[in-house]
Amino acid sequence: MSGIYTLTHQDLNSPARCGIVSLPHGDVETPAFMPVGTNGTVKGIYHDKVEEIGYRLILGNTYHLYLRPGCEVLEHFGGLHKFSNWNHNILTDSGGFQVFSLSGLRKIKDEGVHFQSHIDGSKHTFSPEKVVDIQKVIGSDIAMSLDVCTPPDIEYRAAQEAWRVTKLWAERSLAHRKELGDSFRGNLFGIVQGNFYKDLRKESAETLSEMDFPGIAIGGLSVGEKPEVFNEFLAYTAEYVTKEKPRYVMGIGSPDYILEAVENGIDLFDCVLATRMARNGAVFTDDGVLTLKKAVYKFSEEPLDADCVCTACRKYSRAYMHHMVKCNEMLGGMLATEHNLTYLHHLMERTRQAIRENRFRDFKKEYLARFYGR
RNA sequence: GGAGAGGUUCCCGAGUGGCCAAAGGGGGCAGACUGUAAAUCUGUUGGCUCAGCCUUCGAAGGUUCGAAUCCUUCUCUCUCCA
Repeated sequence: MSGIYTLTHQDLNSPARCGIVSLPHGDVETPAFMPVGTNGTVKGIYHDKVEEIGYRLILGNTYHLYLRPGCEVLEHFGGLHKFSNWNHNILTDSGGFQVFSLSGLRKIKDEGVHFQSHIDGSKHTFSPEKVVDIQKVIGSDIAMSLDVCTPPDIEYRAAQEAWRVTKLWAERSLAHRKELGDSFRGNLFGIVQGNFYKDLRKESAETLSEMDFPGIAIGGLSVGEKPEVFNEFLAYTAEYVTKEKPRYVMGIGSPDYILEAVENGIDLFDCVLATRMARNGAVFTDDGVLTLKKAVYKFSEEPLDADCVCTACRKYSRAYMHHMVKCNEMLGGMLATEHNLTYLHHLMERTRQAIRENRFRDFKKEYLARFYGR
């Protein structure tokens, strides 16, 4: 059985690569950034616009969608694609990260995780099987297996235990996915853990690579560790993840982290950073991040980014964007969101071009030098 | 014309003798944000030669060891009555 990943070009000077991931709702060119739409909507932007920018794969979240609107509603409407009128691919996170970040009241056991809703405090249980079932109801094109995400600076034994449970759950997720057969078209990805311990990372990456997942995610990074640690563990882990399948680093979205991942042969990444920063009035440009609240933009007639084709850059000045952000006008956040998503999509296009021309490392170096004003 | 209420730091507003350079909002300035409990959160916001000093609570005077807080006069604003 052939996989869902097709390599189209391998950079001659680095592990960076271009490819195509074939999914139920169409092909996705990689390396690709995926916008996050936790509740079935990318915050602050129309689906039409996300599509128009060029995105063909966005995220949703099992935890959030399970709590609201709930499986009954999703089932009634025939899944999230139809419910939200998004006709391209959807990847859903398993809820493992929410269990980690909303850790208030939760208990992890081998059979699953018991947790309380952050909305109404109601008690729920996620088992690896149940999470796959929910993602089937959602209609995910890529479903993630339930995992145990851990923060930096935990002790070895705790990291080892988290990986043990993650592995157990990965096996059970996969077994359950097989039981569902063709009744579910989604591709189930496994998630590498192992915290910041190299032997655990290596074991986790190798173990998952050997399993029958169509794609592998690297989880547990960008959880508060220093950038040097991120870089080190990303490179180390990536080395042991199979190159036959799409490789996905979860939760990264700043240009430097994205390019670092690409350099290590990563194909997919998602992040809330671009959309959240936009709502908080900050935008990406090749010259670094612009914090639009700053008084220096009060009279600026320039667009956010002269080379950008987004609505804000075509039609408005930095001063007008500054004004809207200062007044907390919704349109400011929406336009900034469109800009940041346009910017990252374009960055990925440039990245793929550089790879095809075997000059990714030079591209990365020049890009970062300008971005950080060095 | 009569009666009453009130004027506080950029704004609103708390504060009725020392713990007050003065709560809390807002606004301003700055920072953070990385598998979204986020259109959120944090810091800062009189001046200086900065563990101290100076100026500030409508104005001027007074009481007191000490006043945004008490007294007197003035001034301005608002409400009600005629």
